[in-house]
Formats: sequence, structure tokens, C-alpha cells
Amino acid sequence: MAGVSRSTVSRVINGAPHVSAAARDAVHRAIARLGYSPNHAARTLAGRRANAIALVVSEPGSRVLADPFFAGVLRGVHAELAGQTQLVLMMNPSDDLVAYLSGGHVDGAIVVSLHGEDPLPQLLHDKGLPIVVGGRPLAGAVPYVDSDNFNGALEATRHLVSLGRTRIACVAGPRDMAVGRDRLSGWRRGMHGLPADLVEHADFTPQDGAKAMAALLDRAPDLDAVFVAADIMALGALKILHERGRRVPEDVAVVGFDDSVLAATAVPPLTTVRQDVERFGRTLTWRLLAELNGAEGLPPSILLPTELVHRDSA
Amino acid sequence: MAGVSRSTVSRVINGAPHVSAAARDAVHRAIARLGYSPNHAARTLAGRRANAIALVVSEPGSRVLADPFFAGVLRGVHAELAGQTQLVLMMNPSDDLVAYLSGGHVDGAIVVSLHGEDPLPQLLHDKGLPIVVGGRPLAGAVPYVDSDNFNGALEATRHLVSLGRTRIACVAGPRDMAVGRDRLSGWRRGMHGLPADLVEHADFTPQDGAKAMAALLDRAPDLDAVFVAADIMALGALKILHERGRRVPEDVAVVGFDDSVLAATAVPPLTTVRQDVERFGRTLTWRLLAELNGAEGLPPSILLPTELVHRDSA
DNA sequence: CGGATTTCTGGGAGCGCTCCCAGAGTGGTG
DNA sequence: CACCACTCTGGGAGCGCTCCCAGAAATCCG
Repeated sequence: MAGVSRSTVSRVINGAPHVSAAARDAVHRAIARLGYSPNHAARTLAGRRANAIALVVSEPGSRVLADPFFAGVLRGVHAELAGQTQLVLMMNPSDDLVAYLSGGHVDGAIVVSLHGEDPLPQLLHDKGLPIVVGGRPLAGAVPYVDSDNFNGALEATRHLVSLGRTRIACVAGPRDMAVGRDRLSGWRRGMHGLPADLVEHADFTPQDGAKAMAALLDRAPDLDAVFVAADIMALGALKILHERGRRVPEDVAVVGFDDSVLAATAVPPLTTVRQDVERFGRTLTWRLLAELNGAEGLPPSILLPTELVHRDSA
Repeated sequence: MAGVSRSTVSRVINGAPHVSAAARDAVHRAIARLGYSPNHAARTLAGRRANAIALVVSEPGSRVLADPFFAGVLRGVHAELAGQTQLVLMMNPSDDLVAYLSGGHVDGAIVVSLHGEDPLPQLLHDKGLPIVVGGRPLAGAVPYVDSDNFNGALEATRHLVSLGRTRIACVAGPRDMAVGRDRLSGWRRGMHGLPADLVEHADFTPQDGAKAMAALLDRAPDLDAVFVAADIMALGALKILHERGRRVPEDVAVVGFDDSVLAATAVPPLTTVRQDVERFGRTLTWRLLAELNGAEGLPPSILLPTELVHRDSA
């Protein structure tokens, strides 16, 4: 040691008050000299907090993980995390997930990519575990962070309308996710007055986007614009439009959503709605940590702004 | 409790021998009834193992995380992990990463997306921390798992040669990563006899792929095929070829690498080299856990097979 | 059927910290 | 100068487990 007791070292490391400058310096020097790093398990056991939060990906085998969206969120989460807190990754479903999470192994949890009316977040919340959901959950009253999908889709659709298009279709996301519903609602609102009948739902994959676009063209060969609720689906839609001899944007204007890396290199480059995914992750983490630190008056949910990015497809 | 002592419970949970069937059943029933879940911190502190492995992503702000490749690996890692072991995510660089990792907080580490001659894995290995690197490291003698990039690229190139193409270019990956170098070597070998001068290096982004393709066309307007060392770059390459009026595959045949979700929906659908990323992650984890469990005679490194997938672009 | 083995079980010690309490030192006030 | 703050420090207890050892019970052997 560095001439002081365990207690003093503990106080220094945890930044507690009532430590003399001399003692603090001595401890810091000793830490540097010994390459000491506090034992995570011991402090977790002794203190009442786990110094860890869980990131629960509620979709086992699947697209969300393979989505650049998730990667960006992950980056944001990590960036916001203080070095003291561990990030433990868990995937759902897992038989003992609820028991584990509410068993004091983590201080809180971030839950992402919920489907349908998954009771998981509400369950955890009821058990007293601080929780934040990434993306508005369809069921339950728990804190969440989401992009402003409704207004993003609204702005995208208004842009198409302002271009003079009148037969505007929509390739919507899955019905069982809020992100799918909210973007569809935004499109509906933007269509006000125009017939909003051309809708096809699809999963967030290029294949499904292609299938939906083909169905739309079969139903309405005269459509002159389409709002696709995700860039990754827009890629498939562009392929179909190309195969069927439609020029983009001359014959059919296309707007996507996400502004993923793919948007700029699509043929033609995609006009799309940008959401800042890294900020999404940072906000998620910030909200959770604030709650853990006992902050008062936190907003129950946070909506992050979106922004239309103009390129060539519309 | 269920009529037995702490020790017996511990033995049951850890599957130790010398426990009567009656006692085991009683404990299991009690566990189920109480919803008991053992405290991770306590067992880590008491036992000598941390019951956790680290996943170190050695690229802070970056593309690898946003790559479907990483997502697949993550899924594989998680699938292979026993429920007992936590997965702790860490990102490099971090000032105290080495101290933390070698401080007994984790039992082992998986390190992915190394650049250049990063000394990190060797450093950790020298400190006695079991480690496996995802993708052949350029420096150091540590266990690794990698796709057979060389033979994948070789097969891709031979396919182009067998098509009768003679001016075959290569959009290669970054020079400072083994994955970039190995795929380039495979292409060179496959070209045997043909002039292997048409090479442009690029980062694994569509933008960079486009830039490289444009440079290639400027240098050799007569090229009739190109091997692109990643699907994500091939997307950019296809865009340039389209803009410059080259038909694919009639004028220029294109083969990619990875068989990511993007390959099938490219225009035209991309012939590419498939690597099973989830298996990659599973293998990585399997190798690490085997070492942790004291397995003997483990192969120092493992090369996973690749497979050419025929679509329309070549 | 006694003794040697083997199977099973309980209790003690201790992992490395944090929390709490008590005591030593320092300064300010009536 | 006694008294009461207040700041700083050290030591004890204990977090929930695993490991080890010793003793009880069951099984085997000549």
C-alpha cells in the first residue's frame, strides 16, 4: 500500500469527500505504480450496485443485429458509458432472462428491437428494474427513446407531394413494430387529400422490399412515387423499378428512411430521412444512467429529431 | 432453503459429483420455487474464474461495427456461449484496457477487427490471458480464427478466368488488414499468367469501392472483369459501372466477397464468395472456451471454408 | 463381521471490496 | 479554556458464494 488504510483507498477511488489532498495523491501514485485495477466482482458484492447494465436484444436470430442501425446504437451506448460500468450483452428469448435481470446482477437494462406486444419491458419495470426501451414499445408504460418516425415520414411524404406527385405508394415496415406503424401513420398524414390506399407491408430486408414494390406496381402501374420506410428495403424497391423499366426519379420518385451507408451509393443515390443512430444509443444510455443516479424529473420518453436528406431519387 | 446446506446447493449448481439424487431433486425444486438465480459477483469473487469473457472491438468509431459481418459474428458468439458466461463488450482504444483485461476481470477475450500490427493481442497473450483473434492478425503469434480468404479469392478469380475474361481487375481491401492482403493474394494466384497489374485498394465502404472502380476504369477502359474484395464495396463498383454505361456481366463480369444480404438484391444480383459469419463467431467462442476448460491439443488457428455463390453478375 | 474404502454432507475460512462507526486531530465560538 | 462543531482516518462486519477439510453414512473387501 501507499501508507494509508483500505478505507482511504476506497474513498479515493469512489471520489468520496473528506480525503486530504496528500492522501489522495499518495493513493493515486500507488495505483499507477502497482497497475492496480479494482476488482469488479468484489465491489459489486460489497456495494449494493452491480456496476453493469444489460443490453437486451429481443430478437434472437435476426435482422436487427445485422442492421447498421443496431451497430450505430451500440457505438452510442458504449460512448456514453462511464468506464466504471460494464455492458453485458444478452439476447432474448432466454429461459431465465427475467430472473437474471431482476436478480440484482445488473443495475438496469436497455431493451431494443421489441416486437408486437412483448411484455418483457413492463415485466422488468414492474419488478423495479430501471429500464429504457429503444424504439416505442407497443405495450406497457415504460420509458423509451425513439426517433421521431412519424414526423420523418410526414416530411418525406410532403416532399413527394411538393414534387407534384399524386399516386404515392408506401412500402411500410412490419405491422408488429411501432417503427413500422409510426412511419406509416406519417405517410398517411402527409397524403392528406390524396388516396392513401397503396400500402404494402414488408420486413426490413431488401428481399421483402422488392416483393412489396412488385406487388405495388402490379396493383397500380401508374404510381409515380413511393415512400419506402427503410433504406434497406428501398434497395430492393429500386431493383424492381429498374427491372420493370421505370426511371427513378423521372417516372417514380423514391424516398427512403434511415440514411444508412447504403443510401448514398444506391442507383440513383437515395433521398432519405436521416436519423442519428449513434445519438440514439447515447440518449438511451444517458437516460438510464440518469435514473440510476437518482435524477429527478426525467422525461418518461424522448423523441429524437429526423431530417430529410435530398439526393437524386426524389 | 430446501433442507440441505449451502455446500450441497453449491455442488448441485456446479454439477459436482458426490451428490445424492434425493438432495439434487430437493435443491432443484427449491430453486424453481424461489426463482433463485446465483449471484454472479459472489461466485466470481469466491471462485477463481470470472465467468465472463470480453469481446474487444478494436476499432472505435467505425465501419466494422456497422458491418453485417460483425453482427453475424456477434450472433454466433452469443449462440455458442453457455448461459453461465457473461459477454462483456469493450471497445478499443481505452486507456486501461490492458490492465482491466489482464486484471482477472474476465477469463479470456475475443479480439476482432485488428488493424495493422496492433500489439494488443500479443500483449494480452503474454500476460497469460487466453485469447482468440477474429481474422488473422498481421503481427504476433496468437490463436486466431479466420475465413479462408485466400482460397475464396482464388476460386472467384478462377471463375472469371474460366468465363474467358482476360483483363481482370481487383478492388482490394485495406492494405493494413490481413483480410485485405489475403484476398488480394488469392486474386494474384488466380490470375496466373494474366497480367495482374489492375489493383486499387479501398476501405470496406460503398463510397471507397466506387472510387476504386472509377480509377480502375480510367486506367483500363478495356477491362472485362473485376474481383471486388467485399460486397459492400461491390455495390459502389456496380454503381460506377452503371454510370459509365458498362453492362454487367456482358461487358464487365463482377464477383464480390461475403455474400451479405446486399448481394442478392444488387442490380444485377451479385456472384460472390460466401463465408458463414455466424459459424465464424461460434468457432471463435468454441476455441476460447475450450482453452478455458483446459482442453489439450487445440489447433492454434482455424481456417473456415468459403464457397462461391453463382448469381448473375459473373 | 471388523476394518478399509468410498460416497455423501456440513461447517469454517476467506475472496476484495464497501459501508458504518468510532476515534483522532483541527479549528471556531461563548 | 472548555466546549462543540467539523474534517479526516482506521478498523470491524459482512456481501454470497466456492473451496477445503473433517466427520457421518453407506458400501466393499478379506
